[in-house]
Formats: sequence, C-alpha cells, structure tokens
Amino acid sequence: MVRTPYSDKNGIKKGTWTPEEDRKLLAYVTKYGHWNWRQLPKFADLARCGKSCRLRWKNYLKPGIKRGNYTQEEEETIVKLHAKFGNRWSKIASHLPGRSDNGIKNHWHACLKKHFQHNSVRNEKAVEPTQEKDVSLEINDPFHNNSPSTPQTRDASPSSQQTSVSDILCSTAESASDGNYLNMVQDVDQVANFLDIDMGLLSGDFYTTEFDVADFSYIPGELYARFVSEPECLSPVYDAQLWGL
DNA sequence: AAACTGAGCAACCGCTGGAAA
DNA sequence: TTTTCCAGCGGTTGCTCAGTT
Repeated sequence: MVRTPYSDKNGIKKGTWTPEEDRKLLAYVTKYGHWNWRQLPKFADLARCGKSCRLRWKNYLKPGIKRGNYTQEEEETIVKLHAKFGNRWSKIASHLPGRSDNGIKNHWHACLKKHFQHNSVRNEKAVEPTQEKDVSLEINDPFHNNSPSTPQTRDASPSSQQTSVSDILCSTAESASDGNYLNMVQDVDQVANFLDIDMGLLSGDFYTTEFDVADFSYIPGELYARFVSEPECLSPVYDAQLWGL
C-alpha cells in the first residue's frame, strides 16, 4: 500500500512519507501556510518536491480530511455527481466536505464503478432488447461517452443573503460545547441546520472554500491558538498511533 | 503452509490553465 | 503578445494485505 522510499538523482525524496516528514510539513503549514509549494520544502526542511508536499497535505494532513469508510449517503452523492460532472474529481470533492479528490477517485475505481456498471447492465437488461435505448438512461450513465452536462453552480445567490464562512464557523464554534471546531466544519449541512441556514442561499464559495488553517480570517483567535498548540484535537483523522503519540 | 490474485489506496507523472513578468 | 512559473487536476503506477486456491 505504500511505495518504498527512495531518492532520485537530484536528492529529492520519493515514496511513502514518514511520520517525521508529516510532522514537519504539518508544523510548517500550520504555522506559515502554503505560500509557495515549490519553495516550501526548502523552508520546512523537507527533501521533497513541492508537488509531493502539496499532495500529502491535501490528501492526508489537512485538518478535517476523512479517509476510508464511505457512508451510503456519500456514495450516492458521488454517483450522482459523477453522472453530472464526469471525472472531474476535484469538483465532486468540493461537494463532499472532508473528502479529497484523490480519495474519491480511488473509491470510485475500487468500488462504485463496478457497482454502478453492474447496476447499469441490469438496467439495460430491463429494457426490451428490441427497443431503442432510453435516452434518460444515457444521460445518467457516467460511462456514456457524453461530455458532462453543464455544471450547475450555487452561484445565483442574492448578495443580501450571503453569509461568510467565518461568520458561520465562528458562531458554530462558540456554540460547540467541546470546542472541536474543525470537526464541525466537516458536515456543512449539519452546520447549516444548526444555524437554520438554507445552504441553497449561500454563496457558491461555501463548498469550494479551502479551510486553510493558515488563513486566520476563518478562525477565531483562541481556536487558532488551540490548533497550533494541539492540532490533534481538531483533526478527526489524526492518527496518534502512526505518530507514536 | 505456500503461492497466487485482486482490492484498496498512497503517491507519482504529465498535462493544462492562469497569473505574473 | 509571448514566455515563464506555478498550482492544480486526472490518469496511472506501485505496493501491501487479505482472501482464495
């Protein structure tokens, strides 16, 4: 499941990340943000290329990232969005808080593709062989070679109704009894319900906004301070065992 | 018990588009 | 307008592990 670590001819390390490297990357990005991925490894004391750091952060270290165990609801969402957007995994990921595009892509190829193909075959069998194929089936079939339909965005929200992410998160964080701020961010719909907000009225940025922990504007001061001192308390996927903590 | 096979997933590679010079 | 640099994306690969023969 992991690639054997090695260094290329330029001394750039490749392969699986060590806990020590994770620690360095997390510490650096938490403190300074990712102002330039290409330069970051140099300053973070990592013998990695910027791309590798970015990927590691995005798919594994970023607070709030969920791995494994997709819920039925998530799977249904993926199937629906794939029918709509095709293989635009980042677009699909933007609708599934906490899931990375890479993870969704992997899950699709590993499980859902097969499952959906199977169902597709069953659907086709259900149609009279002599009949022409139902057009509606083609539209919903992600394996049909059509280019994806025009993506519908949530952009058409009246400006008077727009609510900033930080507004929501600050309110939510204040109300959270355990102070586990970023965990709550994972389920934006839950947050919306909590605040009695219609997600359809929010600006299109809501689902696509990256919760960059280095961007202080999203995070109330005392909570940011807590993240810096205790990052594990804010990451639901924090693997204390992996890091030997 | 050993060999084989396929699933699952982390990570790499190459390409593209946007921004800056 | 062109060139360069960078981030991001999607496809693919490499590796481990669990199940099967």
